[in-house]
Amino acid sequence: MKKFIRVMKALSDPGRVRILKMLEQKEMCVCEIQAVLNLAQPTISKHLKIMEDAELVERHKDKVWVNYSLAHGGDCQYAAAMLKLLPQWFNDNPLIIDNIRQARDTHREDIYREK
Amino acid sequence: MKKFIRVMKALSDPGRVRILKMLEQKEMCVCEIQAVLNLAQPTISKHLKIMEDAELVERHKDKVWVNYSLAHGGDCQYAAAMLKLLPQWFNDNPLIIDNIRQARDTHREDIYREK
DNA sequence: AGATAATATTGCCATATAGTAATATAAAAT
DNA sequence: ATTTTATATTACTATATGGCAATATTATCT
Repeated sequence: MKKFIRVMKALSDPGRVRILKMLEQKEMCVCEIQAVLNLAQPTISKHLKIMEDAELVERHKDKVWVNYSLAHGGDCQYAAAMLKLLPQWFNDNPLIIDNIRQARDTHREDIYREK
Repeated sequence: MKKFIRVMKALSDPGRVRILKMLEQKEMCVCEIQAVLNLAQPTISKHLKIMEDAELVERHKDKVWVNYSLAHGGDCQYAAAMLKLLPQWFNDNPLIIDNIRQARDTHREDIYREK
């Protein structure tokens, strides 16, 4: 039951759902996600930790970057079930559409140069 | 998105999940649910309101009683999807098994006489 | 009408959550 | 070695949530 509650809580925040929808398209590092969501960096890190603990998301370190992608190891049936449902949802939501577009156009190499 | 968040939040509490699992067996009134969960009556009413707002549960007044049952009107696709998944889950959870058994043995006519 | 029974609402408290700024950590580049 | 870059952690604040006691509401029964 605890695992289920953890998954439900992880999915109870719009920012986290937006992250998951972006990760459906491609894996992303923290700074890329931050660039799209427009939240402070620690906020993004915290969201990602919550989703990692819920086994919705996986961490992959690559040099300086930490790439996050959707989890697919079926370790948690609840997370797996939700990750299967999510691709059918929110695809006509303007904010999600826009976020996904921005995610496509956002590349880590460009982020800090802009400043 | 708001509706989805509402459903996820509604499912983020163990007490509410326990109620849903009992309602899989039979519809129940507030006092019956209270007798099983052992929480104060206003707490049960509040939980039920949260789930009704999430379209997980339906209210049916019957004289003095208010019976609650699982929602099935496909008004909310998120609630419908979760209600489809839940019957597969927690069926080997001792607390849930016990709650369901108690729910079967609990009848509204007996509740207030016991006092 | 008045009393009783079942549920809902209100007001309050303790804890949880989402957000931030400041700081710490880890890895790469100079 | 020092600096820079990307991320994580800490400390804090404001709001949300879950619980209860007290009260209000609604419906039934005398």
